[in-house]
Amino acid sequence: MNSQLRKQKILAQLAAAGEVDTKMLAQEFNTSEITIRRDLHQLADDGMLCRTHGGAIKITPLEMPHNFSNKAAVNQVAKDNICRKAAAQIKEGDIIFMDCGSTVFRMCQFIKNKRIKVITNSIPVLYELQNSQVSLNIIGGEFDSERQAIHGKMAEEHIRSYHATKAFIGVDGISSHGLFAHSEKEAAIALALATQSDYTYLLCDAGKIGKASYMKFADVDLVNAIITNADKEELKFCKKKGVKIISTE
Amino acid sequence: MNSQLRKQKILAQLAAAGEVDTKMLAQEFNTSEITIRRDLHQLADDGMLCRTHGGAIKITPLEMPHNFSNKAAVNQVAKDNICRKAAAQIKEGDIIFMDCGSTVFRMCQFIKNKRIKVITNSIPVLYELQNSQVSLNIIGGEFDSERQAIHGKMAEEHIRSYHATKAFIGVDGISSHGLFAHSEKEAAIALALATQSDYTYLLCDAGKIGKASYMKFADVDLVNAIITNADKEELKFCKKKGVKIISTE
DNA sequence: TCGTTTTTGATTATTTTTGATCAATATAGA
DNA sequence: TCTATATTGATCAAAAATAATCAAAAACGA
Repeated sequence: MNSQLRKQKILAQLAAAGEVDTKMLAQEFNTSEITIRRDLHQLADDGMLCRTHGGAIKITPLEMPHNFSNKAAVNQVAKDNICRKAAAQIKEGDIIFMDCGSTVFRMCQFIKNKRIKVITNSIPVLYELQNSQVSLNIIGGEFDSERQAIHGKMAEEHIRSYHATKAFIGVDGISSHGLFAHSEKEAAIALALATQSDYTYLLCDAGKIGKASYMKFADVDLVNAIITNADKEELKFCKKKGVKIISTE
Repeated sequence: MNSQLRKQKILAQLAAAGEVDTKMLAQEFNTSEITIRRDLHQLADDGMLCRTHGGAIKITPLEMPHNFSNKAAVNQVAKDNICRKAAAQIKEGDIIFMDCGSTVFRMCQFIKNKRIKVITNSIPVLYELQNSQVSLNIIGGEFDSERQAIHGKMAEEHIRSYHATKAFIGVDGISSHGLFAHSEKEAAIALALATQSDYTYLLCDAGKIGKASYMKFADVDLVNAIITNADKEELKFCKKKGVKIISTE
C-alpha cells in the first residue's frame, strides 16, 4: 500500500469515527507505528487533522484544537515564569491587548493588582479579571463556545477601533520562516492585535520553536519582543530581524 | 482513549449537564480518578471550567447582575408570559438584538431551539445560549462587572456596525412622557439597539407603567410594539403614538 | 538499467501518560 | 463543634508513546 492511499484511508476512518489510534492503524495497514505517526504528522501539518498523543482526532467544523507535539511539554513553572516576565513588562496606566490563548490566559494571575486596561477577545480572561483592579474591554464579534473566545470579521473590525500600548499574543509555532497558526481565526485576531498596538510581545515556550504549521500568518518581525524559556541561540533568527528576546533563563 | 479526546468529551458533558463528577467520569472512561482529576486540573488552568470538590462545574457569571433578583413569584410568572410572547415573535433566520435586562434574559429559555442569530451585550445571555441552536455575537466594549454587561461609547459604535431584524429591550419605566432608565449606559445601548433594528419590541411588565425614572431617553415611539401583561387601557397613550400593544392577558 | 529520491522500519533516548500510595484537606452528619 | 468519611494531589515508578537517527528497501524517471 502506498503512502498516499494510506493517508486517504486514515482520513476516511477519521471522518467516520472521529478519532484514530496509532497502534490500531499500524496493525490494520500491516505497517509500523512510526510510519503511521509520520502520516499523522504530515496530515496535521496540512491541517487535515488534529494530532493527539496516541493518535489523532477530527477537526471540529468551527475550530481546530491545539495539535499535540511530543516536544511541547512545558511545566507550569516554566509557563508561569514566562507570564511573570510578561506581566513585568506592564506598567500602571498601560492599555494592553490579550488574545485567547492558554499562555496569555495564565498572565491574569500576575496582573490583577495593576491599574491598567485590558482589551481581550477571551471570555476566560474576562472572567478571571473581572473582580480585580483591571478595567476591562471585550472585543465584540462572533462567539465561539468551544474556545470561549470571540472571532470573525466583526471582531477584527472592532479591534481596529482600538489602540493599545502593548499586545500579548501566542502562536502555535515559530521558525525562521515566520509565525504559524492552526487556526485562521486566531491568526487573524493575533495579526489585528499586533497591528493596533505600539509594542507586541509574543509569549512562546521552547516547544513551539522550530515548529511550522500549515498556516504562516506573519513574519517574525510582526512582534517586537519574544518572551521565552528557550535558549537564545534557538532564536537567533529573530534577533537578526530586530526582534528582542526576553528570556526567563 | 487518548487524553485530548477525553478532555473534549469532558467539556462536552460539562456543556450539556452543567457539572461533572470525578468518580463517574472515571468509570465512564474506564480510567482512574487521578487521571480525571488531572484532566480537570488542566482544563481549569486553561480557564475552561471551574473545579469543585468531587468534580467540576461550568463557568457561569460570577454572580447574576444585581437587577436580576426576583421579587415575587407572581412577577416571575408575568415576566415569563411576556417572554413567551416575545419568543413567539421570532421566526427562523431572524437576527435579533437582546439587551442586558433581566426580563430580556428570561427570553433565553424560550428561544434555545430557534435557528436564529442573537447579538447581545449581556454575558448571562451569552452563557445561557451558548450551547443551543442559537448563533451568538457579542457586542464589544467596556465590561461592567456589576451588570455582567457591555456598555460604553465603543459598544454603541459597535452596535452601529450591526443591523437586526428585531430588537428586544427593557426599560425601567414608561409613561406618556416617554421611556425612562436609571442608567445612562443602559439607555444608550437600548437606543442604539432600537435604532439599528427593523422592528423593536419593548418588554414591559405592569409594574413599570406610569413610572418615570430620573432619565427619559426616548419617546414612546422609539419602539414598534410593547409586550406586556398590563391592561391595554393603561397603554392607550402608546396606541395613540402608533405603538402596537401585544398583551399576555 | 541505473542513479536519485522517497519511504520505511529498527533502535534508542526522551517525553508523556497513567495509576498506586498516603498524608493533608474538605465535607457531611450527629 | 467534633468525628468519620470522602476527596485531593504530591510523589514515585511503571507503562506507553514519541521521534531523531541511520540504513535499507522501494519507487520513480531518464
